[in-house]
Amino acid sequence: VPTTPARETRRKRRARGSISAEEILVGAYEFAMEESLEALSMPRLAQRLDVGVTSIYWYFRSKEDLLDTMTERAMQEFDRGFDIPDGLSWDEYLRTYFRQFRQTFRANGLLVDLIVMRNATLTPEATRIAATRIDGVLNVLVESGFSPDQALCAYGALSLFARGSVAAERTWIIAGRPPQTTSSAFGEVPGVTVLSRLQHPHVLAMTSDEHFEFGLENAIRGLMALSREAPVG
Amino acid sequence: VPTTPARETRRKRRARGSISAEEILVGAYEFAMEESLEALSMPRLAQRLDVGVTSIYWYFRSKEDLLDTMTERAMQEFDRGFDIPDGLSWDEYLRTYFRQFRQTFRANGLLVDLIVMRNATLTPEATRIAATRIDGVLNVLVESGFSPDQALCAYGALSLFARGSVAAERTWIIAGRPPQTTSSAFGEVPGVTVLSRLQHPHVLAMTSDEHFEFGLENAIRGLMALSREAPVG
DNA sequence: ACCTGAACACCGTTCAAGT
DNA sequence: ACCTGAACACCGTTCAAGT
Repeated sequence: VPTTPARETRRKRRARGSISAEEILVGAYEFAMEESLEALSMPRLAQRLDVGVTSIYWYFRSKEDLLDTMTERAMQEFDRGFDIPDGLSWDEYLRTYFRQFRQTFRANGLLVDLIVMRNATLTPEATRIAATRIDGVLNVLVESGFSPDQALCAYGALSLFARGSVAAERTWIIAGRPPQTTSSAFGEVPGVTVLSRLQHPHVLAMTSDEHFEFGLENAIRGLMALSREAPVG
Repeated sequence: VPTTPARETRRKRRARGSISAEEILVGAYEFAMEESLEALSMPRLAQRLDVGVTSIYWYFRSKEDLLDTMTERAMQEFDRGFDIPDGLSWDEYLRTYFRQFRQTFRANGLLVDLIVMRNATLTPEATRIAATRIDGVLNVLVESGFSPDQALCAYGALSLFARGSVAAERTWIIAGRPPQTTSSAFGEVPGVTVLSRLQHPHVLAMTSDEHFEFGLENAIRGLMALSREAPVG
């Protein structure tokens, strides 16, 4: 039996209580921020934390469980991305809210990966945070004369649009390819009549500021027309 | 050396030319249709095709390459989901188009997985199909007086909304959990004022027919108002 | 030219210990 | 009660053959 360590020195066994769920969670979150969510694996996380791989399973039943908890943290961070002044009209409120919605996601891809792209089970706490935030938006709309059901439908339409925009953009970023434009992609397609007559090239994913602002403004214009049809209290 | 096969009989070696890229592609597509895209792995596919795993790599450089080709096939199938009558006004055209857009995806989850959810590199052929279809929609809008750039922005807004709706719904289906409603999820959240006053429970993901129709109709209403602002040629 | 198994470097997770 | 390595059943992919 050789006394000299044959390979690299083995990590010392850690003391009881020297790891915590919080420490693992923070480590996982930081890892995903620095590298990517895709790169996050249980062995790599254990290595970073200087812990045996299996120790993580004492605190989290599965990787999915860990990701769900990370999503809760992401939801808290996302929520902090909003700062909306008082006294805005409902349409200005919606503009501000959904611009911040998009900007917060764009500034932190991990939030998109966890909140938008993943099949997440929201924890009760994550649900509470989202519900409270959404309810705030609905309140503004209801005070302006929309019914609660109309307000939720309006929120849903804008939210799905904004999430779709953010997810599509993220998809291109993850793929790591240069963003294709209408001119580069459609320039060669025969039979195309309109796509070749654009004033300027458009990002193919239709996730540019111009496209986002158009979709946002258009939805708000639709809501204005709706509130005129069924006049406000 | 034992002559009796120790374990199960080994598959006979296949003849040269007895596999083709097309056969692999069809096998992979059928596998994903029957099981799921998630369940599709190279070993499982090889087993189904009765081929050595590595043989697949003669025809496809990587799994990603195979998936890209599957996406092209999915795009063809998606394209066949459209059947739009002549002579519709632009707003009726958009309603019909995006309802069929959503319905085709809803009827075949694999199309969502490949076209919407995946970070796909569209093959030139897939790009051609999509460009031709989109150009058809843009033509209708341009003939009704929208500028090419407006038309593309309008298409983008509706497309991102519809894709967002379809993706969100798919997420719940894949997760295999019962669709949560506003009443089940938000009933217990303190401080919520509007969400508790809805006329009826809403699907939490906001992907119901009611929500989709609201978003679609609202966007079209917005476009109508826009065409009134900058009057049609 | 085409098909193949063995092998490699990874996963997530379980289990039977160690302390 | 908490931490651990060995082991298992999977991946996608490469390589050096076979025919």
